[in-house]
Amino acid sequence: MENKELFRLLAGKNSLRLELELKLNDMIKREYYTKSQIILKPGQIPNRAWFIEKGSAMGFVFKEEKKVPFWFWNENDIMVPLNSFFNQVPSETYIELLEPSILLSISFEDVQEILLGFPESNDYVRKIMQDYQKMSEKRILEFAAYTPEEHYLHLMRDCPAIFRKASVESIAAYLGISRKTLNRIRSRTRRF
Amino acid sequence: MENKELFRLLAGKNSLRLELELKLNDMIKREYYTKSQIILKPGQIPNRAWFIEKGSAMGFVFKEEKKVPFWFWNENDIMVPLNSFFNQVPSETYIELLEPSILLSISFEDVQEILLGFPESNDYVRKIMQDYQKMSEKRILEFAAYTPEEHYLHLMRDCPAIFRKASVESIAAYLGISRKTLNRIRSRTRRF
DNA sequence: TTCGTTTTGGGACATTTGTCCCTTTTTTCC
DNA sequence: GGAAAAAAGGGACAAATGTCCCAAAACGAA
Repeated sequence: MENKELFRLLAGKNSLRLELELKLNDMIKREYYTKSQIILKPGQIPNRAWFIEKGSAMGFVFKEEKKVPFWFWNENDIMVPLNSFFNQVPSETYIELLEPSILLSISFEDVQEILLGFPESNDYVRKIMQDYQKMSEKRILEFAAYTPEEHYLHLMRDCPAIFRKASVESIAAYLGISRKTLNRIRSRTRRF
Repeated sequence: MENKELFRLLAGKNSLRLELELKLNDMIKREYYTKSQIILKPGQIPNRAWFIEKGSAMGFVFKEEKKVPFWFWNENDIMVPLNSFFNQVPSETYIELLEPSILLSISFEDVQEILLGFPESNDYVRKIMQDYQKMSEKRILEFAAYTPEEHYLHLMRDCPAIFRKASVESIAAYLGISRKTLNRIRSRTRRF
């Protein structure tokens, strides 16, 4: 069955209604991208919501000529710039693929059609937003309540995949510290 | 008209349908609280979503015997612990009022009833979540991309009300820095 | 009001982090 | 495969932040 992983993610332990699955199968587009492709830029209005079937991506902004990543997405993640997609306003951030990737996507218009035609889909969208919110709050607490070293170790535990895909520079900026500090932490915590 | 500010916030530039307004007026409870009252504790399932008609509040956790605030709410803010309220799972955080406050609130069951009976209310809930998400991402970027001083100055600009309501200790913890550092920043940036 | 408690601001010093380098290693692209 | 470019790790020093204080100010309950 196509798009199996995505549907499982949307419906949780239940399944999607068959009509909805069929409809979505018609709407969903599968596209192949190469490493380092930029799929969203500031000023663009994102007209599709993505799901990463294979690969990974990073959301970032520029601060004084430097990329500051604020989000990483991995395989099986739903990737939606919530504000700019749902309000159809220009993005303020970039999204860049970290490796060759396969993305599923659905257009804004199709999402609207689904929301109108399938009332339960409102719950699915709400669930997606809650998950983002939960991760954001966790992230904020990591910044506010933990030392850089704790923050790093938590990221390492919760999301080890990142470390095989993003540069040390990016991870340091994501943690809000300098590359030097991240190097220090890594040599300090390396266990042989 | 009762609950005017809340309705304006929900509907944006349009108005709520009259039927919905009447229904909400029936459901909404107005309650008076004193300073420092704790209205949500870890372990509790929040059964109401709040709107601050008057007053302010702070969400926090404890880290090593110290309060770490992760969110401040002010007058005319919708105050909902998104994850624990909508999934009806135990909260992991505290919410404490910073001053004598008047809160409007609606129960989880009533929200469900509204969502079923008034399809457009799904948009209102989505809007609330988007606003939270937008603020969270802003917050994350403040941590990742700005120095403590910049972070402080932005907070000062965007939310000066906080400084009249929360302690220096709380604001420092909210910014992820020590009280000493916040004091240094303040004396450095004070302009006479 | 008054006394006890809490909060605030700042000094001294230790620790951590950042900046600026340079060298080595890894990656990228003909 | 090999040259050029990019990324990583770490040394030396400067800058910042944190911890532990204490005294002054503000607050709060009787």
